[in-house]
Amino acid sequence: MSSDIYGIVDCNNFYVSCERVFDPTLRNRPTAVLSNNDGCVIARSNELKALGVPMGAPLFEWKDRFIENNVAVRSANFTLYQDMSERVFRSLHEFCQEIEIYSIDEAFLRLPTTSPHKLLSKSTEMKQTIYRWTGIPISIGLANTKTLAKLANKIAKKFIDNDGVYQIDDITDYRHIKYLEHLDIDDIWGIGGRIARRLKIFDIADIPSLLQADRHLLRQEYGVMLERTWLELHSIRCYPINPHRSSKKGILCSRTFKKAYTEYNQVAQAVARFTDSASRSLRAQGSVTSRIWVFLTTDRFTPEGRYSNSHLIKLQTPTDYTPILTKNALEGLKIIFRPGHKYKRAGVFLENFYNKGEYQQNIFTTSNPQEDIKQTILMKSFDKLNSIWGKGTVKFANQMVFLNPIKEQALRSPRYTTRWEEIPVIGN
DNA sequence: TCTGGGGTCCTAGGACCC
DNA sequence: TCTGGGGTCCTAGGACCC
Repeated sequence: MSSDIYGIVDCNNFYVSCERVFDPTLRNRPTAVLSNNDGCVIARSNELKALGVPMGAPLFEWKDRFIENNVAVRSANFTLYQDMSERVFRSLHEFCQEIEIYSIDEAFLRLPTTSPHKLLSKSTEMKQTIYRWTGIPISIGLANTKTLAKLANKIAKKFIDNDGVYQIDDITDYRHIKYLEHLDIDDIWGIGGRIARRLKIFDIADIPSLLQADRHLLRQEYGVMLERTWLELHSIRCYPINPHRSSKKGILCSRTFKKAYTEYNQVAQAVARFTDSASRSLRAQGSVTSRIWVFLTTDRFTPEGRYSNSHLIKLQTPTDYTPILTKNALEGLKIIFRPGHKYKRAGVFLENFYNKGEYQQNIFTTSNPQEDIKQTILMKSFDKLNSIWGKGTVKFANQMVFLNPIKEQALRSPRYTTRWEEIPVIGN
């Protein structure tokens, strides 16, 4: 028996909950948060889920039902969500030092083992405090492994009699059965639709039969990942908690365009903007990159005239300098851009990172240290101005004239917490 | 008319080396 | 009919996650 226990904290319907903090009229009302261009639903309140609206539902297909049911609709406001996320995690640190941030709305915790009763009351206290401090409701799952904790969290969220906190000590314990019966095999973390379908071939169609399945068969037929899932379900740890958030290994920036672009210049401006945004994230984590992918594609829902392509540019000397990255990205775009197509989406993906200043100098390139320093200083001031005065205060010329805005966000809520001019006003 | 945007890890196969 | 064998690195693609 180990001397610690794993927990996962999951913010309930996170984006919707963020909207509700600043707009109480949304409470108890079915609410949807939309993707870029207000295209489809990316977050749903419980009331909206009860109406049968699936994740990713296109708005145009559901418009009538939304009106019938008085559904509130908001454009995504990622600046607000990111800030709220940081508030939740900062608050969690008051309870637990070892936190692994897993996504914008989830974190794993390592907690000392105490009596089961104490652990549950402590967790309930944590849940209530987070709500009081941030306005965000959370659910907590507790277990010996990450996979079991995720499953416990699902039970905490789905079955209200648990009040948002649930612990699985031993999954074969009879007390859990009434919940496991109502969960599907792909409710397990690590098992998606494809594996779930393939498992049925072996008559493994529910969680109890997966638990009884032969571990070696799973390994042989489905690979090491499913074997690990099986082990984790049997309380054997395969995935430790890692509080030191490692930096990203790849950075992607891409958008679907509201209207299709046909001209090279239109797509080029978008690609320049994506490169700018991706290189900003790159600098924020202190990395330089040596591989730039550019890709573009026509409408994936239109069968005729379909075209998509990508191109990889390898840099001899890794860099985080936006002008160099942009220049290369645009050269790549030139190679794959074909006139006569209607482009609906493009993007830039950076990978193969090194820590800035640590990468091996390529002996064949004539690197100029003074030039490097100049570029670094320029990028620093550039990032600083944009973070103080708002994104887009300083731009590069190639993304200056933007004919059609990439984003259409008619229904975005104010950035209450990060922009002074959008702070909420109470009374007068 | 209208359909998201990010990430992770594993594996199989090819190129290349000795 | 026969066509070494083992190792490493790289890449593309698949599966999963939120």
